[in-house]
Formats: sequence, structure tokens, C-alpha cells
Amino acid sequence: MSIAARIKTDVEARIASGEWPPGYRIPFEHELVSHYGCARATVGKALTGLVRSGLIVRRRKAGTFVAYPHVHSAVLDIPDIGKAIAERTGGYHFALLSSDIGSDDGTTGNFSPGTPLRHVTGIHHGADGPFAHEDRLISLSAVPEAGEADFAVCSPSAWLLESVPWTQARHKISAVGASVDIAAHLAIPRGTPCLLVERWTWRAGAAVTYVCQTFRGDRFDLVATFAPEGR
Amino acid sequence: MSIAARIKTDVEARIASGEWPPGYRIPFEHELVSHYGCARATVGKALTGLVRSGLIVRRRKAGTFVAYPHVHSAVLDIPDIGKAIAERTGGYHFALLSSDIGSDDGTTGNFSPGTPLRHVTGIHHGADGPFAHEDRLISLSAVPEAGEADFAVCSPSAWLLESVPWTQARHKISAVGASVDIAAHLAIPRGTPCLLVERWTWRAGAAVTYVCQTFRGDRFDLVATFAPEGR
DNA sequence: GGCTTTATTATGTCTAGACATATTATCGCC
DNA sequence: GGCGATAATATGTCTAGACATAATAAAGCC
Repeated sequence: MSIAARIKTDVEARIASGEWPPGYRIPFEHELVSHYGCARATVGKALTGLVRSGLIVRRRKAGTFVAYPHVHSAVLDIPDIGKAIAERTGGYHFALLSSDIGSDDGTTGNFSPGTPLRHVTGIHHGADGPFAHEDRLISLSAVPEAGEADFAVCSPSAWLLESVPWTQARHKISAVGASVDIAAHLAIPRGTPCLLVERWTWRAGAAVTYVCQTFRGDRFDLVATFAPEGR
Repeated sequence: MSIAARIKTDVEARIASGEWPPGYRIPFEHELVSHYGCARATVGKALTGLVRSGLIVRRRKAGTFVAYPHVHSAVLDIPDIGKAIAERTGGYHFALLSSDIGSDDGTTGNFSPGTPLRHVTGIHHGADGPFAHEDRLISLSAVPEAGEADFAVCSPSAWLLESVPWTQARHKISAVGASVDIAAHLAIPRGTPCLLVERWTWRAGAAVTYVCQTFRGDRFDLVATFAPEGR
């Protein structure tokens, strides 16, 4: 493994572990240079790579800082649901349906069996009515603070974005007909086509949260733009 | 604009214009060094950036080559439909429904009015039946060769992937109920939830193709993995 | 010819500097 | 205190080399 790659890995590990939280100023280049005993260009290469992957931001004279996590990349923009709805409809609020604490029974396959979980369901409302249903599991072993959070005040999506740095995410996007339950919550007829977005998020290899969001098909679509760097 | 950025732009322009087609061996580093009068590290930086964006591939001793275009990135993998279907179902063929030549009447908004177009529709079949419906427009001003291509032999998706380097693409993903027409072609009841993927592709700023693919919701979903470089 | 070994070569990574640039902090002035 | 000029500093970009590495081409051998 090259020196630059090692520096990258080390910095990533500290960010993933939470040792260097979002907003933290990581060591200056010259400090990393003396720590690793390499040239500044090597440190620069490692940090430039981390900027590209969105883990850090750099400002001249000020230094290099851990970026605030956000669920999007340069190519597929899946922003915070609340923001997206607010932009489209001009209003937004999250209505909590249920919230309880349990543990993974091993049947879902999303977490290791026995993992303590917070289970939250709710509805995302736009200015003109219900927009999406959300069913979320949060691992309390990965994020113990989630046990205390009041999701009636702050939606789980927004809360997690603020609090937990993620290192890996996977989305599955499919089309389904609304179930009786979901249809009632979204005020649409049963069987109406809906966009189902499932997202798994990991931090440093540990599963953090699994969410299943059902969007009204007539009111939501995902847009992905591919314009590789600088094109 | 930095020297590295200029080199990058120049190389991108030649690839986008078709002057350097897929598979073409671009000048060696030392040739670019003498052409731009800069250090090898600067050329290396520019080319490394192009590797990351998937525009070129590099092989020691052999040189640097223009990559074959593919509709995917490190994060959102939307591969060739044919391949995807073949992998999932174990078989694949494309059945041409219609093929004609016309021009943009200005109502769709996908191309400039008057652009000569080839309009193709067809069905993607897996081993166990119809899988997706495709409705495609190809700009004959951007890709004149598309006027001659026989899409009964090679599907438009595969043909375009082989022939046209793209520089920008946009996807819109939504959920819809199958229309009467589409339902008949896909052998599903009318109104069945389907995943609608629309894709616009550009080359060097010029619209190349627009495609609207309707997938059976029960047989297809998209998966996007976010694992920014090295994570 | 077919095989293995060797030399060549283009890229991959690195160093130890240099100068440019953006931004912040400080100093002096009013 | 408020404001503008100035100095300090971290990053951005670059140079001219160096050695490592992987892949190819050539040479030699059976």
C-alpha cells in the first residue's frame, strides 16, 4: 500500500470512528508531513482524494476540516427528503406514526440478530398533503444516542444527517403498488404505483440504519446526472 | 485555468469529438510533456483525473487508451440493459417493434426542433418473457450512422454503447402504472406498477439520444452503491 | 515453431524544493 | 470601537528529477 493510500485510510478511519467529528480541523499538511515522514505532495495527494470523495473540505489559510455528512454524491443526488419536499411543494413537516425499541430478530437480514434497534415510522408531508411513508430501523449499538432523540421534533432523516457520518450506502429503487396501509397514510387508492427507495447505511463496516421510503409515484421522481468531474 | 486542467479539457474535447475514438492510444506522457512544455507530474495529474472519470484507461508499457463508453459510474450502476437482463434471467433478446425516420417537431423538448431523428421502439425479453419496453430517439445529426444501423440484429442500447462516446447523461427514475399499450407488450395487467427510466445522453453538449424504458416493477429494480473511492 | 529468459519501456509513486493565491489575523489609525 | 492596510500562513499548483513496477517485445534456447 502506497504512503498516500495509507494516509487516506488513516484519516478515513478517524472520521468513521467519530474521533474526528464533522467540522473538526484535521492536522495541517506540515504536521502530517512530519508524522509520516514524507513529502508534502504525498500528503496533498491523499487529502485531494478525500476532498473528491466528499469526506473533507479544505480552505486556504484556515486548514482542512471534516465535511458534514450528506446523502448525495456528484452523480446521484438523493438529498435530504425534507429539503427535497420543501423545495418541490413549498412546505414540509414530518409526522411520527410510531416509535419503539426492540432488537433484530434475525428475520430481516438487515442487522446482526440481537442488535438493539430503534424502530420509527412516519409520514413526510408536503404543503399539499402526504408525500412519502418512511419505515426506519436504527442500530442502537452503532448510534446509542438515537435511543434518546425526539423524532417528533426532528425527522430521523435530518437527525441522522446531522449526527452520523456514514461511509457507505446502498440504495435499491423499485416500483410497487401501494399496500392498504400505505395507501391510507398517503391518501391514495390501494395499488397506486409508488417509488420504493430502500437505503442501507454503514459506518466503518457497521450497519447504522435501514430505511424504506415509499413515495407517491405521481409526486416524486429521482434524477441522476452523470457529468464526470469537470465535464 | 491550470496547465493540468487545460490538458484534461483538450483530451476530453478530442474524445468527445470522436477524433480519438474508443480504443485509440492517446499520446504518451513524454509526448504530452514536450507538447505542453510542462513536467511529467502535471500530465500525470491530468490523466489520472481522466482515469477516475472513466474516460481513459492506462496500462504500463502499453500506453493510455480511450475507454469504451459505458453507462455507469462508480456509484450508480445502470449497465447495459441486455447484460443486466441476461444476468438476471439467463437469456436475452431484443424484439424490434417499430423503426422510422423523422424529425423533432419541437413538442417533446428533447432535441432542437428540426433535428433529424431515428425513432425506434422495441421490447427487451428475458428468458422468461418480456422484461421492458423501450422507446428511443436518436439524433441523426449527432450520430448519422444510426440511420443505417440494423436494430433487429443489435439492440439500440448495445449499438450506441459500442459506437458513441457520451460525455453527459441524465436519468429520471419514476414509478408509473402500465398504459394499455405497454401492458399488452409486457404481458401484465393495465396499471401494474412499473419503473420508468428516462435517459438523456449528450456528447460534447449535443443531444445524442433520449430513451424511455419501462420495466416490469415486479422484475426489476435499480441498485446504487455509494462507496466513495477506496472506502 | 514453441518456450523461457532478458531487456525495454510507459506508467505509478515519490521527493524536495518553488512560487502563487486565498484567507485570516493583526496592527495602526481614526 | 470600527475600519482599512499589512503581514502571516495553509493550501494549490508546479518542476525536475528519482526509483519501482508491470507489461510487452526481443533474444536465445530446445
